[in-house]
Amino acid sequence: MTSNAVRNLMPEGTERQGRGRPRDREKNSAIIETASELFLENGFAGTSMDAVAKHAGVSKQTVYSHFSSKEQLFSESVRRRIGEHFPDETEDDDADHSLEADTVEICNQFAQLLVSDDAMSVYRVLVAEAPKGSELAKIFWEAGPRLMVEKLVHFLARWVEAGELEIDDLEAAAKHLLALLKGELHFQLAIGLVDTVDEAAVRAHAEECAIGFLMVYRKQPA
Amino acid sequence: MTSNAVRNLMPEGTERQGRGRPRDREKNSAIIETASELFLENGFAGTSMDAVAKHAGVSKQTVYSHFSSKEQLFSESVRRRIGEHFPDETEDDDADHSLEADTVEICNQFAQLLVSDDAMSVYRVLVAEAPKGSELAKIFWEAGPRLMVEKLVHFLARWVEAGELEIDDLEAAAKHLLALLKGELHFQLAIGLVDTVDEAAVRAHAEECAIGFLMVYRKQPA
DNA sequence: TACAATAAACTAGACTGAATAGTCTGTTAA
DNA sequence: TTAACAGACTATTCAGTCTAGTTTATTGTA
Repeated sequence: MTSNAVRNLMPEGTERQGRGRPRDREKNSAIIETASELFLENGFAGTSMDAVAKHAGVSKQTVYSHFSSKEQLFSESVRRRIGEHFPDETEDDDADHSLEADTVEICNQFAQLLVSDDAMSVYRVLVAEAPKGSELAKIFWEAGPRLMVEKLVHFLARWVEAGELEIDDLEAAAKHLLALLKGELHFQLAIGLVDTVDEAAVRAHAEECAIGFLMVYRKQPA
Repeated sequence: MTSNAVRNLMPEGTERQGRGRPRDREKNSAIIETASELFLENGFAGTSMDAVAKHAGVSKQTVYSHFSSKEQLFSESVRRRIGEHFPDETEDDDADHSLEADTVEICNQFAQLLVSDDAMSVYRVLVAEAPKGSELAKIFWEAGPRLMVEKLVHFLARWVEAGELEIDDLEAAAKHLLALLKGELHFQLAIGLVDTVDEAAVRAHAEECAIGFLMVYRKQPA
């Protein structure tokens, strides 16, 4: 928290080239990338600034010249990880086959994402840091669960319009489906009761959820 | 990890009274109780042995004479908390009214338990310590979720026998219901996005889940 | 029953050693 | 000539140990 607190954060394009030697972008990347790996693997307390510097192949002072504190580095790192990894894993949903096939497909995509190593790592770190009440929780929520709900709502709306589904509260239905998809596996992974995800098993679970979901919301032919 | 590692753990009845002054049971309780509070509030890393000793009104050496290491104290503390708090919050389920009323009731009880301060604290601590891979995760699982599933299965089985529900896989149904009950609130609490639970809101959510569940599994009069 | 002798738990606090967040000092690149 | 850089340095926190003196029990003996 010294005088250099002001000029941190390297926000991509907005680089006002000052007088002296410019900051090394590659080192900045190396630091933030290393940091995010270490933070997600070992948590905030379990990651030392020395370790970050060492693994990034950079001196500690350099780390502090790019990021004013451990907190800030943590925040930036996790924020970037969140932004990078969640956005559009589900791009290929333009080819619509049948309601069933599509539902199973989107369920599987979401289920795999929910229990992916990255998502679980971020989740674990955020849970551990929850007492601190950082703003990361909100960022994660918006970029993760919130976004998934929206996509799901969008998906469901299409089939409602097509007259194949009958749903009055789209958002509630989407949230229920997501809750089902998490199932017990997410919980078990979170507390470390299991640490491997069997992709096929997740797929099977997703299918089960999809079928169940459709049984409830599929429009009955009168 | 010195010579005193052998004779730790005060396992209730099995107290072989040695020669000298016996360990003070009250101090043992004070330590473990204080420790569990601090650990659940501030996490493992956030709790120092000095703090435990101070808050328990006991010298540090005494702490180490009762528990050989911080890890052991942590383990014992959380283990006790788990054992104390989950067992039979749901005792009054002998008065059976109607399927609907009973289902709503048990859903509400479980939903309130799932998001209770205690359950969330234990969950958060376990998630934070998940990388260490302690055996606590298993204990928690058995005493918490596992037990809830069993109780729910038992509950459902009664109504299946009574011919009011139609379920082929009781356990799967129970797990689905639990997943629904957690909903998004559990997640939000875990990452600290929200920190207060509105009991009435939880109840409303539980009712919604119960109704939805019954819509799926209630036996249709042919 | 009374009374040492003894052994171990207790207190208070100093201490060790390790880890670690953050800073200072001088050097070098742009 | 400015600011990034490397690495030594500082200060703090903390798990666990040690010491020295005190208290409370058991046990052997009178």
